[in-house]
Amino acid sequence: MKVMDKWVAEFFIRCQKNPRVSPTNLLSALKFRESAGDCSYLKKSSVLREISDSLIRGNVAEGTLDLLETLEKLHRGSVLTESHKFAYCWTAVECTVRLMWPLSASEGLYGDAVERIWTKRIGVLKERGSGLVSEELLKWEADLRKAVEDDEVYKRIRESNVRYTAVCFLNQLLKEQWAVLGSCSLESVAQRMLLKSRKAVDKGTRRLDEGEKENGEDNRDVHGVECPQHAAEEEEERTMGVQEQEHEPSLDEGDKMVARELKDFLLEIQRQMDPSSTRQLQEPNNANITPPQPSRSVNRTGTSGQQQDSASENRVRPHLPTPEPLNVSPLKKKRANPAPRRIKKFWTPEEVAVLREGVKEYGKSWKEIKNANPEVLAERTEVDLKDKWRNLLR
DNA sequence: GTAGGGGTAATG
DNA sequence: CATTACCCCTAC
Repeated sequence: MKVMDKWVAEFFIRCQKNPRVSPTNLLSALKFRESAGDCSYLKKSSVLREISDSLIRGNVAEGTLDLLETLEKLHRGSVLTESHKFAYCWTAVECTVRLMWPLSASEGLYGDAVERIWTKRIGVLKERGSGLVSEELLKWEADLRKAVEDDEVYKRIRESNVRYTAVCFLNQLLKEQWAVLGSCSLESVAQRMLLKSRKAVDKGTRRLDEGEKENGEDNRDVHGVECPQHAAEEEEERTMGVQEQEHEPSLDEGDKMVARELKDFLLEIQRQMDPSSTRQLQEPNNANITPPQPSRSVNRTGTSGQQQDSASENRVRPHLPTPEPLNVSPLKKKRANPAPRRIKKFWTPEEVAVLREGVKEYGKSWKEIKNANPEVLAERTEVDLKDKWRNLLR
């Protein structure tokens, strides 16, 4: 797998707000293999994302145990965090306790669950000396086994709220692990590019001031070029810009600033580029920093006064549009430039059914309902759900 | 984020 | 014309 593929994959995997991207599908589409060398960050991102997705869907199941075990393997022998151990322990407990719906241990599937999870699965962990086998886990094992025979213990455990604790530990684990992973590669590269180009701009402008006398020629060095590299990378970063601000938990203030600037920068490019000018923008940027080259001005939008070309001509800085006048008067009705209206699409019976089920389960938490059914409700916003529900009640 | 009022455009 | 989906605004 090429480096760029990895970066893109990693980026998409980390976009937790994009329900259409499944890490599993993505990795298989990119022909990602177990043997693919040094992709541990990619694998980790993928596992974390899977855990995160299942939490969003409200699933704390045996699949989560698989993921936590995989995560342990990816740490390759380094010491596990407490939250990892606790998350595993409480998830295992939850997977068992959820089968305690009958009033007695002798009915239902509880005994099977103890066998499957605690004897087999955790038995394997014990054999290989896994760090996931904590004291807490062993205590729980004893209790849960006791509950198979002792109805009193069974009832006591049955009434405890294990799920909540499991979710808390899983969230804690995710938070820690995302923080450890830091920014994703694509973003780091973007940051480096931006910082580099900023330095270059500073240098360039300083040179401009001084260079006026010693070099009266038109063709000045193009240090100020902000180098958007590959088209592919461009594309990715443009799509990411919008989501970036919201989802990345590890962003510190500096990163946020860079992300914002990056977004402005890319939006500006998007605005300026029609398909035909795309190539022009990509090419001159191979003329990077090392050999100072004469300015090959891009000649956008037919600017005729070529006198002050140099840095400012080639750089693609965001030209902020003239601000729209504020709508001060409450009588003013129209918005400045409203987004075009979406095409009207009637609700399918499936969508309505999903909405009904959603309201039953989550109440009027439109966002939760949408998150729980990302595919079916892909084309509906939370407001749409609200409006539709209102219609249904009429 | 959500509720709710109310407007507008598409559709039958 | 009624219904439906979508939009906008304001308040909480």
